Amino acid sequence: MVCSITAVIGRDDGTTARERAIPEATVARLPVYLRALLEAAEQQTTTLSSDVLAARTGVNAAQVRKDLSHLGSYGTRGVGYDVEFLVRQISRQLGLNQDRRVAIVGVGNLGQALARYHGFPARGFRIVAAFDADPGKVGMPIGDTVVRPAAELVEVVTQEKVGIAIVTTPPGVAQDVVDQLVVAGVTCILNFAPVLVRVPEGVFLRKVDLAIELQILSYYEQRASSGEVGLDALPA
Amino acid sequence: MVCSITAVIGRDDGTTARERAIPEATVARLPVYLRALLEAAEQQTTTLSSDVLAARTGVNAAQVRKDLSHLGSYGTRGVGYDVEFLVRQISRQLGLNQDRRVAIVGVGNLGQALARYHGFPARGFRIVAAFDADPGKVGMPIGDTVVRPAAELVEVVTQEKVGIAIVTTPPGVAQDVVDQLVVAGVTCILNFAPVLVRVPEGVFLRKVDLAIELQILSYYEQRASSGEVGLDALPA
DNA sequence: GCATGTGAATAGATTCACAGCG
DNA sequence: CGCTGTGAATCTATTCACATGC
Repeated sequence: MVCSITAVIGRDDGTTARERAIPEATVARLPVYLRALLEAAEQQTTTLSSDVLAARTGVNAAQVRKDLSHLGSYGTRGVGYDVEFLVRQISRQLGLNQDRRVAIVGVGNLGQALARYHGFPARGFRIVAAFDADPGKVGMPIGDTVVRPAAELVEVVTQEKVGIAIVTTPPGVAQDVVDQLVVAGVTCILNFAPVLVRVPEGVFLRKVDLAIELQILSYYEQRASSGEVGLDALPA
Repeated sequence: MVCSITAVIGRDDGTTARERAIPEATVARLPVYLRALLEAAEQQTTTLSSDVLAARTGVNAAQVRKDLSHLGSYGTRGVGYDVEFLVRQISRQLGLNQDRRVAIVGVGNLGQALARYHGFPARGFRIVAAFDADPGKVGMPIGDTVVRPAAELVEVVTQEKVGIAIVTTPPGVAQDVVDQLVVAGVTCILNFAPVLVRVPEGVFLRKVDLAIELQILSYYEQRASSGEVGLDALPA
């Protein structure tokens, strides 16, 4: 779980830098900062202090500074952070300066909704492959491509050099699908199937489980309605 | 952020118990245990040890025991946990023994996909109200109800005694919608809109941000492909 | 003997508080 | 003087290790 990787990474501008791994919690907040910075840029704001950025992201100001310090010393004391510069740095860290090739496996309600989500192409995530076990769905247009039969998964994913896969299959087949994705060279997976899936070392997996989210809310609703004790608000 | 609530809560069986607030991280795992327990029950397994439960949920065995100990001493030393009994206890803690009345605001791609998700009614989450600003969507059937105009939100949500709301609107209107939901008495909100929303104390908010999930994956994909340094696997 | 329940140890993340620089 | 960058303090969560009890 500890990543003390040190890697030498080439930058756009030709320079290189020794980069340390960034804590997972920080990585998860970088997109949040990025969004706020892009909004600020749209409004011609050139500079933001950690206080303002904190207010706009719901994060503590010290946290903002500590997070950003992981990218390097990119702020100016007495002034703040240069919006454009920081946008570039965060984008580079997140690998958003190059297009990411994404596959969707399972083109049901959720898979289709995700495929149609405009936020993805807008941020450089290109859906270059889609699969479904249902022959009735094969051929259906999705993103830049059409749905293909599940049997072709390994072949197409390998060919298309997919790096990121979104799994929206029924739970029963999710592990099998994930195993095939790994064989096909996928290193990052976002799993929506409500089941535990395992991946080998070196493959990064995140999961989003909607039923679990609602059950968590249910706990707090019960507290709120039956307890009626001052329940403190929780992180935004 | 600290919840040291102590509340006296009436149970189904008529008993009462002084119950302490459960750590948030534990609450988030209870549905995971519940799922594994229900699967075990289906296969007529009557008893599970923390080791087995750990293996089936991807959680450390000590963690399982500590989590379950927050519910009370429901295990038997030398034996394990009674599956059916534990299912009941967790369900009760999560408030799953009573139906939860849910509203969906924003019936776009994602809202529709969620509304059609079978996992919700199966777990007692009843969609009793749905709203959209688009007049073309008004009247469309969703769950047990039909889509109503956004203008009726406060009225209908109040009337229907909605406790949980799912927000799948565009980001621009999400804060406004959330404010109205709070006015209408909603205490728990699941926000899919890609924007920071604020809620007053006493209202519980969770967020799911798909664009952010992908950007996080992008970071790790970049690491995996450009660094090629042994990146340790991360929590399943 | 075997698996729970839990104090102690560890790890990780957040917040505080302030030195240091522009 | 204001705001960053960061060590120290704190809080939360996880894991270890073992006494406890069926």
